[in-house]
Amino acid sequence: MSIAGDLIRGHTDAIILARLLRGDSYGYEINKVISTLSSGRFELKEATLYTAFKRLEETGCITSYWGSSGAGARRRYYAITQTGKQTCQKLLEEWQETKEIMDKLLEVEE
Amino acid sequence: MSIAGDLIRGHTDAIILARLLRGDSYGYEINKVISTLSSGRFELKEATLYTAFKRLEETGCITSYWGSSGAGARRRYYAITQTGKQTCQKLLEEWQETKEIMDKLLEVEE
DNA sequence: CGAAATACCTTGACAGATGAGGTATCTCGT
DNA sequence: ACGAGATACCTCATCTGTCAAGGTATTTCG
Repeated sequence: MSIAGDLIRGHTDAIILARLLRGDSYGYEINKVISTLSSGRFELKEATLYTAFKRLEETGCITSYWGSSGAGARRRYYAITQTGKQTCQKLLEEWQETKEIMDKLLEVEE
Repeated sequence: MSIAGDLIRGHTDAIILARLLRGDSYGYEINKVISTLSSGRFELKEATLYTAFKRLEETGCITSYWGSSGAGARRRYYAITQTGKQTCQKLLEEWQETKEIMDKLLEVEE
């Protein structure tokens, strides 16, 4: 079974920010980590990922810079900002609340 | 804090089906129950709700019939079908899996 | 009588996810 | 040296679910 993107829609920003809390990273790597952590059951599509980066940068949650210039294939690294940390905190709380509510709404028995 | 609909996007069908598992119901009532169970923190908008009913009926997950003819305001009742029960089961499992994966992806510490 | 609650429905707009396509570099086996 | 596959980035058009806004009709209660 695989998890459709719509099931996680609205939480992509949270995932990315939570990842960046652990340190700067770049698109390809984040995608790999997500795929690995979910045992391949969930995979952010590239288009989705880069859309999210753009959105997060526009809202001041992350900043970016080119790294590995000259060495390997060029990489654009992303770093979380102070605003991003606050947003991330808020999104994590929202996820906890979403879980609670959903569990209550999906209860089948009395 | 209130939960935006997009955070639950993709799970509306699961919520509705899980509700109908407990017995036939109609739009207005389902909406009320959802609002009550979530302590007002989440509310399906009417347009969203009726869109979902239409979708679920088209895919054979639910059937509908007019009730209370003559008495109060007319009500369209919905009943879950065998197909709907199977779909509901699948969606509940998907929700459990989504939770697991999300929790793993959102982990902030080692 | 009039307001509020009950109860249904449709339309157009919007935002996020995605398929499909494109570019460029690096690594490794032959 | 060559080709394949992995690494790494990006954009655009399309699809789908949510929702704001609007509409209709009935019942209840002060």
